[in-house]
Amino acid sequence: MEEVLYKEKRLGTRRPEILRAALELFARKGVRATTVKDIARKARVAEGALYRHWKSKKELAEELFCENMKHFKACMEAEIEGFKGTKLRVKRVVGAFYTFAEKEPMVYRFLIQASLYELSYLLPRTSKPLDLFVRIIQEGIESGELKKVEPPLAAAFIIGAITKLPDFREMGILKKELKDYIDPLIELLWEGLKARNGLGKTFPSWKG
Amino acid sequence: MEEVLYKEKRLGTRRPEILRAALELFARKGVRATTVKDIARKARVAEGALYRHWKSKKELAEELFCENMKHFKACMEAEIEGFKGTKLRVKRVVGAFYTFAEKEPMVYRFLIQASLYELSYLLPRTSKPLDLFVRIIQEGIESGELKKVEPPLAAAFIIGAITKLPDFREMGILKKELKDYIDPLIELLWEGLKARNGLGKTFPSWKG
Amino acid sequence: MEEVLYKEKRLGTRRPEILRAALELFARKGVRATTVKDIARKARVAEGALYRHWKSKKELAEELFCENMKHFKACMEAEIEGFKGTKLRVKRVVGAFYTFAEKEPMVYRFLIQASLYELSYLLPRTSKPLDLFVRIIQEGIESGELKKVEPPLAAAFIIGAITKLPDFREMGILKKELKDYIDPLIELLWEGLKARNGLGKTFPSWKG
Amino acid sequence: MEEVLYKEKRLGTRRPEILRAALELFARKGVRATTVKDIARKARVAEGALYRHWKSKKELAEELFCENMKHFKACMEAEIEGFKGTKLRVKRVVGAFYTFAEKEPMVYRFLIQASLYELSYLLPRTSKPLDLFVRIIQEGIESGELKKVEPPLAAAFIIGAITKLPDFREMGILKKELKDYIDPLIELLWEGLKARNGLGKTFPSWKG
DNA sequence: AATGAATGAGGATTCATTCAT
DNA sequence: TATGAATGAATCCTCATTCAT
Repeated sequence: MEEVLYKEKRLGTRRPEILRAALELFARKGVRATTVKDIARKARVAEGALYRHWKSKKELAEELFCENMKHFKACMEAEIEGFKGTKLRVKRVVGAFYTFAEKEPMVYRFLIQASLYELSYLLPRTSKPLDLFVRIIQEGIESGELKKVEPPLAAAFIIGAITKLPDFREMGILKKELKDYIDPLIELLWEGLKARNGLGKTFPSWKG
Repeated sequence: MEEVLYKEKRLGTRRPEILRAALELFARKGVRATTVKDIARKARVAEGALYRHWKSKKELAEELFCENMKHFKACMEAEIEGFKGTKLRVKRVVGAFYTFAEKEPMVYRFLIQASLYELSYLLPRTSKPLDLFVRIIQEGIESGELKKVEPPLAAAFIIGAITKLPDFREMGILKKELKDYIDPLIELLWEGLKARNGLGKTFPSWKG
Repeated sequence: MEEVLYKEKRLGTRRPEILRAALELFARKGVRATTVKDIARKARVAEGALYRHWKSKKELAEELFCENMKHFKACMEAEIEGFKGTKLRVKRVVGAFYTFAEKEPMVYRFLIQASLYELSYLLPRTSKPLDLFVRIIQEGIESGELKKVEPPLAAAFIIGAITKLPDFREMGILKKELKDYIDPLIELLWEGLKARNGLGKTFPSWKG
Repeated sequence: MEEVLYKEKRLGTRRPEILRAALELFARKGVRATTVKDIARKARVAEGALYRHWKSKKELAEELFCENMKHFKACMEAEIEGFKGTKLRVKRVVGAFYTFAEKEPMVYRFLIQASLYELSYLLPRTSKPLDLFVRIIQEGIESGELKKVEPPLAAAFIIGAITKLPDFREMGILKKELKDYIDPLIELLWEGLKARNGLGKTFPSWKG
């Protein structure tokens, strides 16, 4: 008895189970369509348990969103840490993006879906992959490796294309693994974005 | 116009008001988050009126989706009717796409959002703009105007970029009107997609 | 046009169709479970039509109940008109009862069901077969043909047995036609009820 | 008793209150005519409480029906346990039947009414008094104590008569307590059913 | 912390009845 | 009379949240 209490104290709580369960359900059905009962059942916990850790279902969703988004961005940041050259960096972020999407499909689904709809109001104050893309693009334009376009337009161009692939895979329009589309996709993007004027563009790797 | 109103009155139906109200609410909040009471209030109708015309809120949403998607595609199809040359055709569909998005922002929002989430299960059996894009791309590849990529990948590339723009505008990342981004965007897309090998690409307009 | 109006005037109304449709639905599902829309659909009439002829669904049901009950009783009365001898009379009423139940199964069902539940409050002021049974029994006791039991008890005994048969047929417990059970049933009833004391019973027909 | 209450409190359940309230309302007005709000009000519980214990009002009604029917049959079975002789057994079951009807008038009403209408679809798969009657009759016929009639016909005869009494009492046609009618009713039934040929029938009590 | 019964506001849907045509 | 769209109260059911244990 003592031991059990001690163990519970040590191992702490059902927080992780609840987080995991909620994430998956939110990813599959959306926050609104997921009931607290659903979460509790999946986490093998009583309904009330959720309220020990979060004030409401909404807060749980918001925590999941912000933390996972931060983590997603961090994964991508880690991949370009120390790498120079815009093309290479784009390649690496995109690779990291799809690695994440494939390793954590539920997290990925949840983040994308929630960004667009149910939790979109959180985006402005959330650290997110988009910020990273915009930075890389801006630096690429400044360095002359990229064509002179409005950075947000270029970001929309890149991110739109990148995020559409998993959608099409889920719809069954694309059959192969996401990884297999990276190279051709990068080519499409790069041909669109690369600078074509005189010098700057010729040796991008010198710059970085 | 007069006549239409008259007819509607004569046929004695609040159907159009309900459709209009529901569409706007669905676009703003999603189907699930919109209550029948919301719709009734906005349409200035009793709640029960909805059930004379549709069996449920869901059926109303489904009709709105399918009919508007059909209309959306038709608008785009009309714009390329008789036009040859892949670049021109892409330009015109994209133009039609944004014209639609700007003239019917509620319809556009609803279609995009519902496609991705609440009504995505309808997509396979729905006639949609995506079908048109895939066709144009396929023909462009066959005619040698476009690089040899998997058509669905190219479609994801184009559609991803195109649909991201309105998202970014809504987020406030892009400030100008959608129209103003068409030309630079087309350039990005075209540079990515155009064929670069010997001849075929040089005179694409000859082909069409 | 003139003719149509004239015809409608002449043929009058949709009253009979509505009555027929309502009766069948009430018999099958009960009054409460039958909607005005159900009735209108079955009668091939608009919902509002019902309110031309009755103030409410309830009034329609009440009219159906009282009129049919009266008719039911009249059918049975006609069968014993002029016949003497309690046993014979019982035989004939029971025969008439089952003839009615088989020729007008919907009317029968409706009357039985409504008597017991939804319209039971009408029974006291309604002319009904029960009244007839009680009369026959009373006369049979007075004439000495029947055992001296409380007439209502004897009536419950007879009516209970009689009405149970169609129930059991519907449940599939009894397989043959109702008609085929009349004679054995009458024997059971008669053996139970007939007077056993010396004289009275011997010449019942003298009395009547 | 104390313990039971304690347990109920501890297990923290309003299940019994809801069952009790629902039963009474169903008995009085029928399942359909009883609203969930009615039940909740009578049970002094919020409407939602019902749904913790049953999936729907229908399921609650079905449980009440099956459980009470089982109990009803068990009460009657207990009364003939170990008793021999068909007449005695019939007497005892009928006695038990009316004892039940008088001690648990609500349960009785509900069972009869629901059997005939709203829940009649459950009867085939429900253990019910009818099964017991059929068994006793069959054994009575086999032993030669009863006339050779189709057992279901005899069952209809007995059950019809028995169940009609409470109806007539409620209608005010019979004034005394049900108990007081048992003996005369048994006589009516027995005279109808008893074997009249040769020996076997003469001393039924020798058999048991 | 955990449990799970209870709460009750709110949501979707039904349906008798009304009423303009 | 007939029509059928509209009404809106009433109904069943859901679900986030609370709370006694």
